[in-house]
Amino acid sequence: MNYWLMKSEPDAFSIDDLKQRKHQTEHWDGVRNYQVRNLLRDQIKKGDLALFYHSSCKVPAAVGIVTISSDGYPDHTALDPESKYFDPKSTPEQPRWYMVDVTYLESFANPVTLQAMKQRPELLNSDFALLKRGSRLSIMPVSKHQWDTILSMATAKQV
DNA sequence: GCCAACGTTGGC
DNA sequence: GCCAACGTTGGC
Repeated sequence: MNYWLMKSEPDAFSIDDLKQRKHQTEHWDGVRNYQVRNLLRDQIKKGDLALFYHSSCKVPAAVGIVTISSDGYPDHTALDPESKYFDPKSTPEQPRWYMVDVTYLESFANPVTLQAMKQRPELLNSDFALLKRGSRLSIMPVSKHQWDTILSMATAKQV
């Protein structure tokens, strides 16, 4: 079982949007980056957990947890000419893009801001992809230790 | 809105 | 296969 971090722009899809669809699976589709595609296809598995992270917003932060509720499977939006994610180079026989399903698990009482993470040496010095310069992947791995650290920050009393 | 750090595209 | 031009991401 592995841990991940998934970015979403809250203006487009926030943790509250997800929360309202509690117990329903959401398709995490539209990924059009090969590195992330490989994660979706090969490494992210049903039962894994992921931090839900708000990016491109006023206070970038990990705001909750989602459960990965399916293994990776072909992203059908790539085959749909009506979709904004349509990719003519993807075919049913040779799907180019993959997706997973996620379900809402919880929202953090105290969102863990990017700024707060940067102040934690055990995150800063642990090869955490989110804190690496120029890291723009929309999904990235989180180690068990990084995961535990972030969760402890999410539940700790704010100072 | 700016801009650094990428990834992608396409001419050669 | 190289690389310049262009597009995108995302923090600030």
